[in-house]
Amino acid sequence: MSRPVVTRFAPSPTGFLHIGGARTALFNWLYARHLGGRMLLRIEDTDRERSTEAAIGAILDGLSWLGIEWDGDVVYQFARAARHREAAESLLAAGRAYHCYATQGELEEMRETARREGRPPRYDGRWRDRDPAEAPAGAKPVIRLRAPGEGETVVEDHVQGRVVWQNRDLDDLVLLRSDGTPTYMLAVVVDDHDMGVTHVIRGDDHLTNAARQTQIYDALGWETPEWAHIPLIHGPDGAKLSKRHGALGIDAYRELGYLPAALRNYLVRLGWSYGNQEIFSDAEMVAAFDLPQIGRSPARFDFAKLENLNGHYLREAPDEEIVAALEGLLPVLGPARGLGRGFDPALRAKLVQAMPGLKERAKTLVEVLDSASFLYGPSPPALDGKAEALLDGAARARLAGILPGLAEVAPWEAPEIEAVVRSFAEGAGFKLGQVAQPLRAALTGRTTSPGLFDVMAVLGQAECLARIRARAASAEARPALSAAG
RNA sequence: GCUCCCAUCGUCUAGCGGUCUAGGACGUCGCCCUCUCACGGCGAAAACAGGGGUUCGAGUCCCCUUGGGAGCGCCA
Repeated sequence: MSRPVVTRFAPSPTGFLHIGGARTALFNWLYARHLGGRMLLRIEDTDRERSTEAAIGAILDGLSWLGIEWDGDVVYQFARAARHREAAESLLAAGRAYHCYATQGELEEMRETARREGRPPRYDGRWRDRDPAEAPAGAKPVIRLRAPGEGETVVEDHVQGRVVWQNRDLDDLVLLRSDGTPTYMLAVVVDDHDMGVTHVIRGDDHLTNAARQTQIYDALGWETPEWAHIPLIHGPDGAKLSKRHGALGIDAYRELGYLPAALRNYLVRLGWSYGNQEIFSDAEMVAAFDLPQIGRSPARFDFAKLENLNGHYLREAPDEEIVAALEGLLPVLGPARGLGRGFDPALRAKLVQAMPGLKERAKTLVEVLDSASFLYGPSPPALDGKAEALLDGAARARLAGILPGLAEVAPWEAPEIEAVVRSFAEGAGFKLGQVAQPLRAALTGRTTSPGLFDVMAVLGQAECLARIRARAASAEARPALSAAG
C-alpha cells in the first residue's frame, strides 16, 4: 500500500439521508476501515437555495444513528468557494478554459437544434476561440472548460470496468457561473483533490460525471482518484427509489423499529456479497469488504428481508439494550399507546424480565412494544376478536376452576405455575391447551403471546388472579374486577 | 432523441469455460417441535430474458434483439 486510502461521503443537504445515500456512506466507511484509511465527510452545500440546516442535521444524525463515523472535521463545500474560483482562474490563465457569453436563450436553442439533429444536447463551443473583445457590453461571462474536441475520455471503474466516451459527445462544461460561484463539477474535483481523496465510491448516477471530472483533472494536471460507481437501489417495484416513490429518510427506518446493526447488515448485502455469507458482524464486514465483490446490477429494496435480519439482531440483542431502544422511540411511539416519554421503574423491570419471550416473536421494535401491551395497557386487558371468541362459556368455566389452585402457588415462579396448571388440566381431563389458551386470553387479551407461564410470572400473582377472575364464569368472581389494578 | 450502464429463482445473490442434473438467503408452501405465536429442524415449488456466434465444451467470452436503469443545467 503506497498511499493511505482516503474515501469520502459527499451528500448535498437538500433533503434527508435516504437509503441509497446511507449505503454509499456505508461502503465508503467499510472500504476505508478495511484498508486502515480514513473516511471524510463533505457537505455539498453550494446550492444556497435548496441547502438547509435541517437537512445537514438530519444527515449527520442519520449517519451517527447508523453507526457510521467519519474522520476529521466536516468539510462544507460552500466555504471553499474562493479556492474553487482560484482553480477556475488558473485554468483560464493556462488557456484550458475560456469566457463564454452565450445567453440562456442561445443555450436553449443549441439544445433544441442538437436534439432535432439526433445529437446529444451540448454547448456548441461558440465562444471557445472567439475574441473576448467581441463580448457584449456589460455581460457577465461564465468560465467554461476547454475540453478536448477529439479522442476519448476513459474511466477505469472498479465496479463498471473500463468505460469509454468519445470526446465529441462531451461539451465544454461550465466551471464558474456568471456570478462567480463554482459549479458542482469544479467544486468536487478541487475538493477531492485538496482533501486527498484517493477513492471515490458513489452512486452509478455519477458515472457520466466521472468522465467530465476526468477532463477537469486532466486540465488541472492532477491525477484522478480511483473510481467505484455502485448501482442504485430501486424500490420494490423496480422503479427508481425517489422521494416521489416513497423513499424514506433513515430516521423513518428508526421509527419503524429497525436496529442500526440490522440495517447495516441488510445494506451491505445489497449490491455486495461475500460468497454465501448473509450475516456479518461489524468486524466481519470490515474484514471482508472490498471493491471487486460489488455487483454491477441495481438491486431492489426488500422489506421482508430487512425484517428477517432485524428479527435476527433483535433476538441477539441484550434485553436491557432493547428496552433502552424502546425508550428512545417513546417520543414517537408512546402517545398512541398511552405511554409517556419514559418507562417507570416497575414497567421497565417487567419489560426486561419479559424481553426474552418478547424479542423472539418480533421483527421490529414496534412489534416488541405492541406485543408487550399486556404489561402497560388497561387491566384487565381488552379482548381482541379471537380472544373474545375463544372465551366461551366452557373456557370461562375452566378459568374459574383453576383459580383456587393458582391462588395457592408459591413461590410465584414459572415452573411452579406450570406444575399447577398442568396438574389441573390433567386432573380435570383437559388438554393443556384447553386451559392455557383461555388463560392467555384472559391475561393478555390475545390468543398469541410469549410463553404463558413466563407471562404469568412477570405479571405477578395478584394481577394474574384479578385478570382471571374478571373473565371467569363464576358470578361471585365479578366484583373482584374493581380490585384488579 | 443522444451517451453510458445493467440482465441467474418473486427478491438479494453464489457462479470468475468443464466439478451446474445451477448453490445459499429472504419470502411462499408442507411436515416436525409445541400452551398460542414465534424460534429452531426437515422438506418442496421456484431462475441462467431471446437469438446468433467463438469453443471439443458457455450461466460464464463476443454480437444483435428485447427489457430495465442512469445521465444529458450557469442543480448537486
